[in-house]
Amino acid sequence: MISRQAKYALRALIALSRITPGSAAQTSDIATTEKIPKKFLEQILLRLKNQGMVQSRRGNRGGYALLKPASEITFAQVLRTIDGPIAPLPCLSIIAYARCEDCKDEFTCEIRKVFARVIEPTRQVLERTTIADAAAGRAIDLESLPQMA
Amino acid sequence: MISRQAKYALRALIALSRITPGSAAQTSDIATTEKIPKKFLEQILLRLKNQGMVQSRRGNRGGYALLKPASEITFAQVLRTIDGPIAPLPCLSIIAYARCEDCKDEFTCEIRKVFARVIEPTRQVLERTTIADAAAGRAIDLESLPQMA
DNA sequence: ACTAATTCTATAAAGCCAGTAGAGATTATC
DNA sequence: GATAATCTCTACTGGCTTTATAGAATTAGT
Repeated sequence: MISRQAKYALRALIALSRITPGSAAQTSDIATTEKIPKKFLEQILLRLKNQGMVQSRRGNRGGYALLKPASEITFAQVLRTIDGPIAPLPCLSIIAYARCEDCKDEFTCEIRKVFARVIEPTRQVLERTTIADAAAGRAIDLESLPQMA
Repeated sequence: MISRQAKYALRALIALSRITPGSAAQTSDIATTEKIPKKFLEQILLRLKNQGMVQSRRGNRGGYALLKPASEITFAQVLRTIDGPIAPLPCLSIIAYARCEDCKDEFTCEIRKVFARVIEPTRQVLERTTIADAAAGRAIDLESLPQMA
């Protein structure tokens, strides 16, 4: 399960990608239209700002706007910023690799092998899907449907 | 990230799958060989017992044994028992479906679409891989390697 | 019946997550 | 400059999860 914060962050970024370039959206507007608790959303946007994904203008008529094109913000980036590693095991993480202290040999660990297979397609989707894709409704890739049968 | 409990549960089940049929393994033995805190392992085995995956014999010379063949215990079953839903969003869960209260329309939700694509291959691996596969080192399926390139 | 071994039950400590509260800083507008 | 709107920052709370511990209940063997 991804955290609620991560889901809110994705929704907020999609909302920001839809405002006219040059303008800014305010926390309270996003909170209302996306049904996100306002004070909670403030914290989330702040984290996104500190990560360099969005920029802000303070004061009256301030607000938030994307700092990068929506097509360059991937789901993986957002999830890693908010929830931390995407990998199911520390020994499979890219951004926070850690050896399992209780594991005899990482390269023969059968549990690791199984989850290595699990995480690989997940990463492919999350690294390739951007906020722009989601905003445009391009989330489903028809080429991938056949394997679902 | 899966919980430590889930990883320990998988390792314990693999260990149990390796003892001679009819006999039982004791918590302390598994704890030692698998480097799992003993008292913590007791709770995990108890949960697996209440789920009907293993059976126990109490008292002196007691212990645990698998209740079902290792080839019929999937990774997905274990993860659901210990960690709960595998799905990244409540609205994509099989065992604990819940509508997102803050979601306008589930079937057009772009975030849901992306994660639907993410969870599908994950489920395929976890539902098809069994404790017996892991114990035998059959965790990697060679047919799946080409798509990793 | 006693003892040692073992599972089982209940509870505790620490940390994480979701959400709330409020004071302070910055800006546009009048 | 005063005011109102907005972002920024810190702290806090309640509930849940994770990890772990202490002790009660049960059993085999003598």
